[in-house]
Amino acid sequence: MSKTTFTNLSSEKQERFIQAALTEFAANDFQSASITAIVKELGIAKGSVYQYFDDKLDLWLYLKKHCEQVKLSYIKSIKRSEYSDFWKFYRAMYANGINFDLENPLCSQFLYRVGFKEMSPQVMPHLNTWKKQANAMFCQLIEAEKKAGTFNKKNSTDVMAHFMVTMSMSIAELLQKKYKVDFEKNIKKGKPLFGGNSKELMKAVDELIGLLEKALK
Amino acid sequence: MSKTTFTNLSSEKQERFIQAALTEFAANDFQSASITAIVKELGIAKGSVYQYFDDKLDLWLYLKKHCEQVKLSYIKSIKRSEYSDFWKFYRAMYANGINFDLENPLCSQFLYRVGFKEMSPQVMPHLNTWKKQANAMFCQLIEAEKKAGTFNKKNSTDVMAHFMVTMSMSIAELLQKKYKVDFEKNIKKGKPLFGGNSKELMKAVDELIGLLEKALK
Amino acid sequence: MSKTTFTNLSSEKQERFIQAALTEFAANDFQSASITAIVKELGIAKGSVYQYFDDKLDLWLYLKKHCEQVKLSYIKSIKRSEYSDFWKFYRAMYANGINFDLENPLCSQFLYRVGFKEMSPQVMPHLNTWKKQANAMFCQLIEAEKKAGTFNKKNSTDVMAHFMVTMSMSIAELLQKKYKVDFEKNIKKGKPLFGGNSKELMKAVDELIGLLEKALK
Amino acid sequence: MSKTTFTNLSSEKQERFIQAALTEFAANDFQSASITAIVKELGIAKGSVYQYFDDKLDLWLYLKKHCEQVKLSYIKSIKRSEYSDFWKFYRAMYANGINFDLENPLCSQFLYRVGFKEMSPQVMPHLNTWKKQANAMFCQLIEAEKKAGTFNKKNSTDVMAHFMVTMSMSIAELLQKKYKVDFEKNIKKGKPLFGGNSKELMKAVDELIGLLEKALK
DNA sequence: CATGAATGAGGCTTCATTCAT
DNA sequence: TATGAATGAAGCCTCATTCAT
Repeated sequence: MSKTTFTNLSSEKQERFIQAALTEFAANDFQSASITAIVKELGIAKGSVYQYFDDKLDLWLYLKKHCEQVKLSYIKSIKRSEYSDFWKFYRAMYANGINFDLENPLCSQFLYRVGFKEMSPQVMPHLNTWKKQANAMFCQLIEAEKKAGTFNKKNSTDVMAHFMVTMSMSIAELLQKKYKVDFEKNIKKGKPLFGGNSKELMKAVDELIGLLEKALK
Repeated sequence: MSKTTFTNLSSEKQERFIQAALTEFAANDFQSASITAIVKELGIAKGSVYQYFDDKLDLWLYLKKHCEQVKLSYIKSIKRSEYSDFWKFYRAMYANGINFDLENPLCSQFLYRVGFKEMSPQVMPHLNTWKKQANAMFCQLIEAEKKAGTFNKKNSTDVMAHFMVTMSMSIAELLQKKYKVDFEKNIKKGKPLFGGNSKELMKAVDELIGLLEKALK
Repeated sequence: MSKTTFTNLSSEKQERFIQAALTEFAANDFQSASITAIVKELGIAKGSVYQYFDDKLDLWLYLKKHCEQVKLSYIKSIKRSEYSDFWKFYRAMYANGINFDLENPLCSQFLYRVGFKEMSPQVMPHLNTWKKQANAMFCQLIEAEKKAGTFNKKNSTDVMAHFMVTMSMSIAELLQKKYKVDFEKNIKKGKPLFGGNSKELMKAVDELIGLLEKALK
Repeated sequence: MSKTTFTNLSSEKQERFIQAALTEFAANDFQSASITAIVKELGIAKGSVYQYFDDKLDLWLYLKKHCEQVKLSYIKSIKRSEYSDFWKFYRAMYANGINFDLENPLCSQFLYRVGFKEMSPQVMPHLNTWKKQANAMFCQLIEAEKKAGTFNKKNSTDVMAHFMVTMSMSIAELLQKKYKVDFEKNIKKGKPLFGGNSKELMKAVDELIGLLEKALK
């Protein structure tokens, strides 16, 4: 998970490297993403990559952890306890999530791919444990809301969790469809994923969450 | 979309070939799927593949069409007009769909990947038109149900369509999660994807559709 | 040099086959010319080619002999003895040669390639003997004209022979350059190589032969 | 046109590589020349070629430019202004050209093929512009000599240019014929193309130029 | 005489990874 | 710490040729 040689690098170098690597891994499968392309873009030596990371997988794991931390920094401030209504809390989470998307297009697209599209055999084991953890978190949340009466107790927790996870992860797809956003283009240009019309966007998300609410409570 | 040289083959040979190719394309991206692996598995010459198909993409398109036809053969008998209630119709569709999954694990897994996971640039154009068509079909359906009063008229059709498409395609994921089925293993062993406990499975699906129903009507 | 199976074919079939094969061999090197392309164009089975000819080289040799015979049929009527002046005779030869070019574009282009461009190792041995023979013929001719006083006796015969062979074979290139004719296009469309403006064309050839005359006599 | 990775190589390595590549490209068409053969001869990894050059065409273009520069180094010292008579100048050019042939058999043979034999579609665009330039240069030269009274004003410049280009490029063929030199064998043995009897050779060339002179002035 | 599926060697090219400098 | 040349396996695809029907 990255060698000390990478963390010893100046922040600028680290940042430049991460941006280039994310650009490649956001636009391609794990298998298809090319180390060669990254170093060509950066103009550094191929060997350097192997000074910073053990191998391609190690780099991928680092990027994943990095993006998760960035996203977490947007979300951790939202606390359930500060909202009377679960769905207000949920909407607040999403509002911040969309801010994250807008301000970190590459991270966003990378996580979208990792969470939703990636199936390369090399990374599947890591994804499975990751997804299990995410699912467990949602289950915990749902159990709590069931007790609080916010969620319907008749539905099984895991089905509901699946429901929520799937919908939340698919929001990117909805927006892409609804606003005809060309992710690939925006990624290559380094633009925000959703082009910046965040108000209309929040409205669509609101509607989707409204559907979730009706389904689950 | 396959040359006559392939359709002229004996049914057994065709079937054997399709199984091997599906095994590879169900377990890997378009990019990562390997023609070499297929011919090695089959014990035939590499050149033969190119007697049957123009190239890798042509083979992929053939497999896609083939699987769609197989799936269609399970579903086309279910007609909306024969059901008073939309949701009964929808459940019937899913029951048949799950039969398809159980009896054609490779087709099922391949279509799952194609519809939900694939992002390889070579196949994206084909997927985009395909997905647009699918979406249009759902929208038509929803509009009709809105008129019939089955669906809530306040929600926008496209958000609802997105909701339904996403959920329907993700059912495979639910089942995988719920029954801790290891798709990859089952595929390699040629076993049914869901291990065969179709009753429990239908129950989970029922519940999921129940949630959908509550959300949309 | 072709099996009886080919000569037993109906004239139409033979002709069709020859045209298709010439089209391919006129547009490509021996190595690059593709049997596959020929049978695809003709819509016949690949195996048939190997019923008619031993292999690719055998086919090539047949085409070469065929085209030579066609060209010969245009030229053999011109006899030195019927012309008082060698250069009138030479011009008459060329006039007929150009008729051959105009009426048999594929043969013409094929022979041009064979005589002037081809260097594939597989056919070089055959070309070398062929070229030696052609050279010998020219030498004989020149010796005769030297005796008759038409050619300068001070120049060595072989240098003069080389001079004539080279210039005669390069006429196609001159015309191509002068008239900006796109051979490749015309070949693919089956049009005459020089587009049909034979008068202007003869004028350029006249001038070239004029230069030859000044050089050699 | 070659990557820095090639120019960074030690001179010995570069030279060894160029020799091997020229040997292959001098003996074969662009299409038929085999990268595999080159690396097998050199005993290096196939991948190395693609570290040095973008692709086969890039390598070919590099070889072409390289050989042109080598040839130019033999010829650029000969200046028209230093000769009273055009034909003396022309002979001096050829004398140096033949030195180039003798001392750089591979370059010579490669350029001969490139300028006179090559018709592979991949390289034709590059050849066409190249040949147009060469022709333009000759035309310029001829116009100047026409004004100076050295060349016959009655003949059209382009026919004369064609005449000269053809003869100059075909000299290799004359020598091959006259001295029964087996180019292929000499190339493989790394011997000079014309076996070394340069005096006799210059005499033949002199004679050929004599013919040119008579024709054009 | 015709067919066309099967072959397998060979083509070019890409890529992650290593290692000596 | 950085470099980048070297590697070689693997990728897709083409092709002349064979052979059983």
